[in-house]
This record gives sequence, structure tokens and C-alpha cells, in this order.
Amino acid sequence: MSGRRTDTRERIQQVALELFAERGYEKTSLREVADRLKITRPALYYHFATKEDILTSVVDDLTDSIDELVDWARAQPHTDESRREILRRISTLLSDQWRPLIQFSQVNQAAIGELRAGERMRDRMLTLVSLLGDPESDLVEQFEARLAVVAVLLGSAPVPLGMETTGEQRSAIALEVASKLIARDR
Amino acid sequence: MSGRRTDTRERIQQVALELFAERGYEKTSLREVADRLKITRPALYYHFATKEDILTSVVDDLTDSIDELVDWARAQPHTDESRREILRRISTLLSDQWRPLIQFSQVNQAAIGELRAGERMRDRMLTLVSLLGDPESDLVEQFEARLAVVAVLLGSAPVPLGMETTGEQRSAIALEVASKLIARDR
DNA sequence: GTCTATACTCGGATAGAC
DNA sequence: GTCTATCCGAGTATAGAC
Repeated sequence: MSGRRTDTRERIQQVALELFAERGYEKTSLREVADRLKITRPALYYHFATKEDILTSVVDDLTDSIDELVDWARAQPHTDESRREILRRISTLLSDQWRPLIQFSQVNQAAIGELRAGERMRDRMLTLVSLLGDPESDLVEQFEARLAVVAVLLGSAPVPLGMETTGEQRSAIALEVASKLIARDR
Repeated sequence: MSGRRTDTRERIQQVALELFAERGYEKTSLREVADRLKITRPALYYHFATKEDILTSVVDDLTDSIDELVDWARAQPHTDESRREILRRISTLLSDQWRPLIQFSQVNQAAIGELRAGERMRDRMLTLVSLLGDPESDLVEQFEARLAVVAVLLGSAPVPLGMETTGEQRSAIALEVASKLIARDR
């Protein structure tokens, strides 16, 4: 039943993600990917037709992950509390599974920008943001909703904020500021 | 007195900036740069020793531009009004001279990240941000100051905010939200 | 499903003439 | 200050064996 006999394809995706995030898509050679996996370059071509296909598959995975959150968010009522909960979930995902993915997508926006898959990903991101703002609301409030997501993203970035702050502290601060931005009943 | 007889060096920087911003540093070949200028590749090497030197020179120009603003900002009193004025100036620069530079630096952060010149640029950016926040203030306020700059940046980005909004509108909205973020006497 | 061997292309860079 | 000619290395990709 279990299907595939090897997990090489997944391992390629994982290593590619790491290297793309670290050194950028263009600067990463398939040589390095293969070496790190202790397989040969041509072996990669059994699993992916081109280098770009590897990039696409990684982007698609991130998009799927965003989709899950979007689906959940869609089912929520339009209250301040549920909006805050959406931000909380984004924050949690960011400091957990999404961390490498986000670093990857920021570092490689030049490469992702040219992909159809990249278009899809940006589209879902905008959808997610739109769920934080009431479509009825004015442009300022919509901008604040967008900025709230950026705030949470910024909170998970490895830029120190004053000396001796931990990542958890920054995330908490970011979440607090973001929540204020989307609070509507005041 | 005027010094140099040709402006080729400046034209190379300008074309490189355009191409790097459009298609990314790695994907831009010196062939394209030379072709667009109607000179040959080796001619580039008269003005710049390596491709990376071209990148460095562009980054340095941006850094100098930030420096000017930092110097001005340093001389201002620490009031809400002067902080708001700093944001206003950033916003103006962004919709004017800085636009291509900022797009360039966002698209190419993978490439810039590895440069000494990139380190310098980030450093100045952080300095600029720190001038928006009272160093005495708590971490939340410092984070808000940082987010205010990001807000202004976001306002100048070409992402539509609802349908039919002009760039000027978005900039104005961003500036308004950013000003609220750094307002302290409330 | 993975390997060896290899073809092919392209980009950065240099030497040296004009 | 710009050109022609050329080198070299890296990188993607394919053919075909195991």
C-alpha cells in the first residue's frame, strides 16, 4: 500500500529548500544539492526534469500550506477575536514549519517572481490578508490589515530588536502590535 | 576642471541597476548590460574589475543616499513632529529617486547579503530606523518605529490595495498609518 | 531507481591590438 | 576608452548501462 519505495524526491526538496534559502536559487548548483544528498547529479534528473521544477515544487508546497490556513480562516466568523486568532496561527506557523519557507521566499523573490507557481503563491497570500480585513472597511483599515501580517512576519525575522531579545519575545511583541492594528471595536 | 571625459561608468551603473532590479543580479549577464549600452563586454572591464564590483557600486550609491537622510535626521529634535517629518521624507524619496533602488535591493537581497557593502547598507537602514524610536522607550515602541518604516515602504510597493487606487493614494495611506505608529504623546 | 560518461551552452574574465 | 579573439570553468541536461 505505502506506494513509493524511496524518499529521494522528498529529500531533494528538503535539501534544495535549505540551500535555496541559504545561498539563493541561482547561486545554488545542482552539484551541491546532489553532493549533500550523496547522489549524483543525473540522479536528480530522474526525479525532476529541470532545476526550475525543483523550485516550483518547493513553492507549491508552501502554497498548499498557506491554503490550509486560508480554508480554516474562511470558516471563521468576522470578529476581532477570530482575526486575532488568524494572526496567532500565522505567527506560530512562522516560528515553526514556515520559517525556512519564508526565508526562502524572501531571499528568492527574483527567481520566484518569474514562476507561474510564484503567481499562485502571491495570490494566496493576498487572499489570506484579505481575510483579516473587512472588505467593507475603508482603505486605511485594509492597509492596516496588510501591515499586521507584515508585522508578524517581521517579528519572526532574525533581526535583533535591541540587545538580548529572544525570538519568542520578538514574536510576542510583533503579535501584540499586529493585534492592535486589526482591532476594530475601540 | 570637469574631470572625466566620458560618462560610461555612470551609464553602466544606471543600466545595471535597471536590469538587476528587473531580472535579478544573477540572471543578468554582462552581455545584456553591454548590449543595452551598445558597447562590448570587455569594455565593461575597463570600468569595473568584476561583475560584483558593479553591484557593489550600486549598493554604495544607495547607502550614500540613506546617509544623507540619516545626517539630516540626526540634527533634528526628538519630537513627534520631527519623526513624522522623517517618515515624510522617506516616503518622498521612495516615490522618487529611491524607487528603483528599493525594488533592486528587495529583489536582490540574496546577492546583496553576501557583500560587505550590503552589510554597510543594512547598518545605515537600522540607524535610520533607530532615529525614529526613542532608545529609552520600551521594546514595543521600538518595534512600532521599525514597522512604521516598513509601512512607508509597503505603501510605495506596486501591490494594489483594493481596485483603482493610485500610487499617491497608497503612499498617503501608508504615511498616515505609519505616523500613528510612531505617535507617542497620546 | 540510480549510476557513468559525456555533450553542450553560457557566462565571466584576460591578453593584447587599435 | 574600446575593440577582437580567446580561455576557462560552471552548470544544465542527455544517453545509455546496471
